[in-house]
Amino acid sequence: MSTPIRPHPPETRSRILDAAEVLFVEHGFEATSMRMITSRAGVNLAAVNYHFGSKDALIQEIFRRRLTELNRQRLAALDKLEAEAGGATLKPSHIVEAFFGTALALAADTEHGGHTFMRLLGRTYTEPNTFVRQFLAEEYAEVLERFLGALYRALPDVPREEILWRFHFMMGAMSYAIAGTDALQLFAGNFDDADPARLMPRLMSFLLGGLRAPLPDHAELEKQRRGGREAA
Amino acid sequence: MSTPIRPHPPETRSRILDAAEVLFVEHGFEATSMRMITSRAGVNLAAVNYHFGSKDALIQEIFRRRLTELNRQRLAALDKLEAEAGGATLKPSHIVEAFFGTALALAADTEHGGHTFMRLLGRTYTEPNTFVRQFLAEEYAEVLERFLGALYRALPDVPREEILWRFHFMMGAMSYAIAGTDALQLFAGNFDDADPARLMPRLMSFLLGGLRAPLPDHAELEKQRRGGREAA
DNA sequence: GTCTATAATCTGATAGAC
DNA sequence: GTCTATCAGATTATAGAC
Repeated sequence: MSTPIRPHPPETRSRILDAAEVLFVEHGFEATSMRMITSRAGVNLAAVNYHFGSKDALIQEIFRRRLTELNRQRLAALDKLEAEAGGATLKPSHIVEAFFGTALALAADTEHGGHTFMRLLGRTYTEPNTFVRQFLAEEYAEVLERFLGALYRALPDVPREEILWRFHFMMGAMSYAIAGTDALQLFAGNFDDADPARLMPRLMSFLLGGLRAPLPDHAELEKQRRGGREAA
Repeated sequence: MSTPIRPHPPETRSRILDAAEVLFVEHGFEATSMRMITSRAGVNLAAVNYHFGSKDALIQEIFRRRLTELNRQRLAALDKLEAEAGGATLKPSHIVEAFFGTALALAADTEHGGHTFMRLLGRTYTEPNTFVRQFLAEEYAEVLERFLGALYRALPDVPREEILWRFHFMMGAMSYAIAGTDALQLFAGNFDDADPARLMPRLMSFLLGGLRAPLPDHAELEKQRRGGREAA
């Protein structure tokens, strides 16, 4: 039988992935050349094409290896919540924590590139019409369906479109939260508390406040029209 | 005397700016070549260097012409609020509307490229270490000082760092809100309400809910330590 | 698997005629 | 101000030796 764990893993692959991740978040996809990547990784220029086929395939692999694991954790967290609830409706705060807390935990990992990747992900999410967008949509499909469904059930009085928008707003806040430690410094000289351990409760308070905010007028009207019992 | 208004304005300049704005938001700065810009603008390849000097100078000019006007409107809105209040403390919701409402109004302008630019701005804000970041910091310095100061006075019980973070989160939510009409479609097939007129109240409710959310534990403790009168 | 050398293309910028 | 032609350099990707 072949050994399932190789004694000398092909570290060239992961060296390239790690180097590319850092360079992509620093300079963007297009501005990062193969030469920059291979030079930083300490491997030969031709190694990227040998191991991944092309620059685009390398980009895809960067997202695939991280997102598969992140979304697996998210689904596991949601599974756990639903098992504990045993059929009862979940609390919105728990759903939000399962989705965004997992991501923030990854972003707090500065040792193994989790922080780097989450910055990259947050930026890519609203980025140009690259092939990455299509790829992200596929990777996120199942997770979003599960979490949005859970929120719809947890907040039956809130119009679904309102939940969808607020979920989107929350992703924006999270994206800036993760990028923020660097970005805030720029125009806030008096900014001195970038402790990542405090970021989690900070962001969670904000997200839940936004999610549970009073509905805007037109949504409030729609809610009543659907049979809510708010004061006339 | 020379005529202050030219009968035949040099529209080449603005044609280049408009074309570049669209291409930059679609493909990013690096992936957009001079040839793409001049081709779309219908001008000669050499025109960019003649009118702006370099590609980087063109990028700066794109931000300058829009940001100067946007921030002028923001400061005017804040001036008006303070004049009406006559020394009294402003309402947080009014401050937020003056800052984010102005931006959202520009983003609602799809006719003259306002929407395009605001998408570009939202992305650039968390982007690589380009020269644009430094430029943004300078353009934003005065506006941020004024608006943050107003929020500090409007919310004296909230630690300033907490306000700073929440302001940052709000910018993230707005950025995604503006980009969202396109981004949401990707993984939300059931999404059919992209009416920009409804985006404003949607976002404002969310932002204010987040801004006024209960403070996270450590911030709550700090508030009490500073002399707040919350229950022990 | 790793390397060198190179093909084929694209880039920003400029010189100089009009 | 606009145009053509072109420079000098960088880009991805690959062919082929080791």
